[in-house]
Amino acid sequence: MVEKKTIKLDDVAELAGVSKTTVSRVLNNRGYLSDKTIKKVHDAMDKLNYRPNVIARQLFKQKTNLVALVFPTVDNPFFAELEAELEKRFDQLGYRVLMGNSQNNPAKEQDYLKLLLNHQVDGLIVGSHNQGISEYQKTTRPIVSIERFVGKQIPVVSSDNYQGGLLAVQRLLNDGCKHIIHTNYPINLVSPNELRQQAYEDLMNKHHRKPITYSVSFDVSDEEKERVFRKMFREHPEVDGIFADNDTNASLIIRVGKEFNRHVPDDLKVVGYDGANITRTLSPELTTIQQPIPEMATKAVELLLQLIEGKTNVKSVTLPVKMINSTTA
Amino acid sequence: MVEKKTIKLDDVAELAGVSKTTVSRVLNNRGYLSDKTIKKVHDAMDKLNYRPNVIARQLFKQKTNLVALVFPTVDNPFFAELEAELEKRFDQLGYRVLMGNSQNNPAKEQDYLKLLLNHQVDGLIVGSHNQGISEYQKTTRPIVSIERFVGKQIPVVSSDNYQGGLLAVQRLLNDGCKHIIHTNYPINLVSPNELRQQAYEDLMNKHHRKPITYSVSFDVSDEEKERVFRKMFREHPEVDGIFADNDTNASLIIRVGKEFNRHVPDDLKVVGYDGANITRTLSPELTTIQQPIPEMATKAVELLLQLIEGKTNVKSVTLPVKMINSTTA
DNA sequence: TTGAAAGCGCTAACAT
DNA sequence: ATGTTAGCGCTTTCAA
Repeated sequence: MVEKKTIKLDDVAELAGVSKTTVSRVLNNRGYLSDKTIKKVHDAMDKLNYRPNVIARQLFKQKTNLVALVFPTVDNPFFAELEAELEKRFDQLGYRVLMGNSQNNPAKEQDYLKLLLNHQVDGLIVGSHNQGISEYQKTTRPIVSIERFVGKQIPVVSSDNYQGGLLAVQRLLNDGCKHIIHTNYPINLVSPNELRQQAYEDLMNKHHRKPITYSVSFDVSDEEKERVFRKMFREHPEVDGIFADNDTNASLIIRVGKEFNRHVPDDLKVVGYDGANITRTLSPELTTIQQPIPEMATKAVELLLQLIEGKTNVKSVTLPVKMINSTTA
Repeated sequence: MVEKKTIKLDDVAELAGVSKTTVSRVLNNRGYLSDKTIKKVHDAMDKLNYRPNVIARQLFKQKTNLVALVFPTVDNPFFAELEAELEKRFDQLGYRVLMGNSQNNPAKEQDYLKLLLNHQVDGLIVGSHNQGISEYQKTTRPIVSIERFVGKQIPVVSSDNYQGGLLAVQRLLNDGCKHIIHTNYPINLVSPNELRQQAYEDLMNKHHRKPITYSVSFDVSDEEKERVFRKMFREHPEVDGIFADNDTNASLIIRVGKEFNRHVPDDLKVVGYDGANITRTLSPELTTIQQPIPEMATKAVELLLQLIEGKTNVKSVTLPVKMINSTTA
């Protein structure tokens, strides 16, 4: 194979008989250029099959037009849709997107934070479930978080979790459920998602019922989760309504319920949470609270861009949720 | 707020009372250094909170340690799992991963190819469904494709589609199905996936049955797809077995079947394809052919790294599939 | 064991 | 309308 030397501005300049600067100007459409020069330069570029070295440009500009998405894993309906929506919007704005699956591993999350601090990326969207990463508190670089409290100065985009909780529980109450159980992840995760539980408890208390919540970690296997749900059915055979904190769990609960001869919705009603694309395609029967994923993506991108552009005083936002009526409740 | 000047090698060198070279050596653990010097330099780095500029290093090395994943969308169980597995492996090897959702848009795919040619990424994993992008034929830069023929010199990692097709159809035949229909996407997509259809046709012909295939584009809405399936049930009310080309379609077919009062598996059997994580969690009842997604990821990463390291003669591989027995067939 | 100097490929003052 | 030059921050020969 022929050893190919990389073609640079200089080579184009030489062939076109102009200076590097002129070539750079043609490349960036900047400054005054005569048509003749422009043509000469373009011809030379074509002839040499010139390709600008973006890294060099990045070094000069101190900007990479790269952002990283730090979520537990993209292999989950909610995050998959969210990341796809984020990528779509960033792409339109000329940003490339790094996939940062943190696996809920603080070390990996810190790696991505380092990328930001090292100026390898211009910004970060984080939605991981780790906590206590102190660097978040210190940095003033652009970070937007989704459904998670990260640090005082970091804006959060979330959906209206309290309202979502109310909608879900009210639906079960309206369905006539007497014994409603909630599943959530361990509450120490410092997420606005706790508000769902708050709403559940408030509404239960208001109706003089005892709130019962089962904790299920996000990052364990389906089998592990099913084990918790079996325990739940054994400990509370009277349960007739479940408000699950996400659709995957709702789906697992329905399956485990079958083992206990519970038929949904006749003798068990289930309301899920998230309402992502994939879930609705694969489990259309699920009644659920839908988070406005596309709008959340739009907002997060908007806020991050403001931060990247140096704007201060960027505020958190909360977006409304929607009830999706189907047949499990 | 205080205007912070970025700390560079020079600053560290000055504070430590050594040269840039020495600091660089400490940073990279290269060459002979006295312990005293090393300590001095580290102290200075700590004091200044020095962070190396990776872009500058990339410019020098002409290597970004970045790869891009070009697939139609990550918002799909198969691609989500595949991309997550790829990211996990690349991360362990020190590569970062760009998410390239091509939306089956050739222009977007070309953009990512450009990233590669511009040396902004070191390699590409492609699994999009576009075709006729001539640049693929010309480049000698590192590209590995998954389940898709891209160009003569580009290695393909695929699962054994022919075997998968045989397994699926044989299962339906064993179940006693007399009128089996196959769904696939338009055949011009130059994918090894055509082999599934080939297997279907071969087996049908062998059993003296007429093969019937319905084409469903990958990148249309669920509603659009359901429309095709309704047409299928109307045109072929005798159908009693379906070999769907992916699990999402299988799921949609089962739903549409209900509209036609078809009860699965009693009077309609369905075998899907892919067997991704999410699908199995959300639609565990689906009998399907499972692609070895983690192994495909492992192999693709391995091949791409060989290419990045300059190895030639990197060969395509085919990996075995597996039948997942459940209740829809 | 350490340093000086050149250069990775590009951009932007500043000059003409 | 175009060119000269300095420099973005780092690594690496080469020399000492």
